[in-house]
Amino acid sequence: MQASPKLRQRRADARPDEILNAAARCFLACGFSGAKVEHIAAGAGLSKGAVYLYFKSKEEMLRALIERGVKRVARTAADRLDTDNGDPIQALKEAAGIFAQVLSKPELFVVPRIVIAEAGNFPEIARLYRDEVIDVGKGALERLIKRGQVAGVFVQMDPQVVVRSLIGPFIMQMIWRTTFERPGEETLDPEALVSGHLDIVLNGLCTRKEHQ
Amino acid sequence: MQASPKLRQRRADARPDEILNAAARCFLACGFSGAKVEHIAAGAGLSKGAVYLYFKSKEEMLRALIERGVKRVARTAADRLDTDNGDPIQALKEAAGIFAQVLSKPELFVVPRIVIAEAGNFPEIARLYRDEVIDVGKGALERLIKRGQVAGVFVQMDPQVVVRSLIGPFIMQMIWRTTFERPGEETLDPEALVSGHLDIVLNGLCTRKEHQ
Amino acid sequence: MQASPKLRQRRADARPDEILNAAARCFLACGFSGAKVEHIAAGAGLSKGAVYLYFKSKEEMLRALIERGVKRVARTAADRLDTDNGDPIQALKEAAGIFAQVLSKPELFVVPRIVIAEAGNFPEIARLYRDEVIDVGKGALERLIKRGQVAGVFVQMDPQVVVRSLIGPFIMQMIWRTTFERPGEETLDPEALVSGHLDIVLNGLCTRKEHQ
Amino acid sequence: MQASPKLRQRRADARPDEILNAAARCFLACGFSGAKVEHIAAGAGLSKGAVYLYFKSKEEMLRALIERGVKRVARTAADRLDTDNGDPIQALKEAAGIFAQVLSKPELFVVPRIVIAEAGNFPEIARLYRDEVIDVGKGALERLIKRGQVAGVFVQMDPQVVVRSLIGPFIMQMIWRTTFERPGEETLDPEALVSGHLDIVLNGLCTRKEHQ
DNA sequence: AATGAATGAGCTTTCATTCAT
DNA sequence: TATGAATGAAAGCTCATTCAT
Repeated sequence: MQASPKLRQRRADARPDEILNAAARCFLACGFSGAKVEHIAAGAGLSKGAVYLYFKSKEEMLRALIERGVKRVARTAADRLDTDNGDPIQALKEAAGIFAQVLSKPELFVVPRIVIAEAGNFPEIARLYRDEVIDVGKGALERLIKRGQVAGVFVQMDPQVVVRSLIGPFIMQMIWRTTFERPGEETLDPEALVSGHLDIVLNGLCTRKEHQ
Repeated sequence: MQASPKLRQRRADARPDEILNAAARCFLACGFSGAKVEHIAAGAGLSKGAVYLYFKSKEEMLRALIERGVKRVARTAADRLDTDNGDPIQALKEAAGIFAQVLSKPELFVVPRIVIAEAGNFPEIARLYRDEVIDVGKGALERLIKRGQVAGVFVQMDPQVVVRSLIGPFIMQMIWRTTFERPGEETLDPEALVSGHLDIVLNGLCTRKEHQ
Repeated sequence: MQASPKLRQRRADARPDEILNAAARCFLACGFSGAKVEHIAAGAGLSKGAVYLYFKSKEEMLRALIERGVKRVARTAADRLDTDNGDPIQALKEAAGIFAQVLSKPELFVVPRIVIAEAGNFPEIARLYRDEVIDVGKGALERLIKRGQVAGVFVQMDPQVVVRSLIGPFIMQMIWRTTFERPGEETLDPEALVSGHLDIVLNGLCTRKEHQ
Repeated sequence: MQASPKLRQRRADARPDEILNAAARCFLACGFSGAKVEHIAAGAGLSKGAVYLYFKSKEEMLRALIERGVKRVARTAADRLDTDNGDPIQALKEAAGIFAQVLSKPELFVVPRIVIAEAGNFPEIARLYRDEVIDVGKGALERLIKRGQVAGVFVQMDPQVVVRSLIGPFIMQMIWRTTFERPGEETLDPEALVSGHLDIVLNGLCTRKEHQ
């Protein structure tokens, strides 16, 4: 009478992930305190009570969600940057390509968005995210920039500033899309943004160079 | 013989602003739903009940807070950009100067931060902020860029992309400071960030030009 | 500079009564717990705080209101019934005349209405009202009826029942007007009600008598 | 194997009614605003929160309570009056019998009592009750009386007055019992009241007839 | 593994009451 | 005498969490 124990098993194994997906949607839409467990449960196709078979508390869901996001992103990106020891400009373009990919998958915005919104309430989460994601990526970028400066390819300037010049626009675009863009509104093409921005950063906005 | 009613009056007149200041601190720290009215009241040196003499509800406080922030910023900045019809590059530097000012006053980050965090829960607030602040500033910047392009001073590129290249790093810095920067940590000098970023955007990061 | 101490004095003396009038309106409209002191104060043309110069608490207002109502009604009516030692039928008509008067002054409904509505919350008030008003009037009526029965003018029947038959319709009319009658609706003429009811009670509704 | 879900279910199904019963007791004792939800919940053997699983708000409970009362009473009584097309006097006795039944079940007083006490605060409830209960019953009685008058069995008189003469005493008795009667005090027998009153109304209080 | 009825701590909000002026 | 800003206890309501089934 039991259709298939294996199917059941597979479903059960997938449950935590399904719940986290639903939680991500809710946290994104309503913030952590604004999100109701009942809503999350419904989003995962479960009853409220069942959620607690998989997570000890709502806060635990948030933590797990961030951790999952962290693991998915951090290392891979950093590796791609660091292992590339060739032309700094090529490496920069490579890095930009990663951003272009991220920007075209709105579901990836969710975790950083939540981290940003809830940093005040959950400092450890902000800390975790900074340590595991931001500092890793930022560090890799800064090293890349320094390499370019040493090689005389990049102008001399505080790498911290350069990092912001480089990725600030991508962060802004993420916030734009999750916060201000309206339902029907046309989205700026990620490829166009990334390549356009890279062009500006590398060559400058001005047609004639040498401004003070 | 009546000397103090005026003092009382003056305090009473100041109350709404004091409450909004306290509310701003709380919303920033805990988000809207996470902030407790009692906390806000204490921050304003009042009892819980007194807050309700000035604002009908917590939501009303949020709305008033945003509106106050909107009024303070929007038009003035836009005016300064539009009235300057001279050299686009000079105008850009002028605009950057405004950002440098904003970035050096962390209390000005509060409203945009809250808008970003609560956009999901209060769409009207996000809409108001976009209409009154963002679109105004963004529009002025886009017009400036087009002027520069028509004059042949700026390279041809979608102004929407250029705007992101220009101000994205400043947005990022705001988020950095309110979300990830740690208490003791040294803050990137706003002047340095603005002038450095402007230099990159205008002249490019590369020492030799003409990249594909 | 003081226009007239006497006028001031006169106003001050009238204050408690004005407040009670306002309280009566509010209690009638919203019930005791539903009525707000601020509302009562406004109705009396005073500030919330000033009310407390005249009454120690809201409950005190209710008590004073009932007491005032009690004093105004009780004895006078009873006296008129008891002093009339002549024809019981004439006495009954006399008593009915009092009810006709009361029914034509809706402001007199207020106190009994409030007593009825708040009896559960303030048993002592219900007790006071019963002792001072109802039992006095009821007692007088019962004595009158017994006199008529002894004299062979009235049929033999439990005087408690007769009292209800006599005044129930008037009570009902009071409730009807304060509870169910709609703003524009035409009011049943008190005179017609009283004389019609009296006619029925004295002579019967049937054209042919002697029903089992 | 599943024996108890049904028991659970049965309890859950009964809950709304249990809560309304408890609410009726509380509203009767303390009035609507005076009644505390926690009290109602305790009266129904539940926690505060559980009540809100069944009713959206305290006001909703009041509304449901009235509606339940309305449905229980209205039509049935009216039907009994209207379907009886025989002797008007018999019909009147029939109607009186219904009142005798109602008067002997104090739990039936609750709804009208609450309606009377809260009419000021909830006009729609008073309207509903009048439309669905009072006007229905009153209309049936008035038709009955007119039939009697046309048949020459009843004296000519405004039916509105006659209705008050007929049922006023019963209303008064309801108010007496819920408001003024003291705990130990002996209650007037409903049968005696109804039959006595009917006797008076039909035949008159006087031994000799023909009073002006 | 899953349900959903039930709990109760905790929040927002109201309002009688006080008090400095 | 009068004001009205301020208080704080108490109430309605929500929702994360538990538990019997």
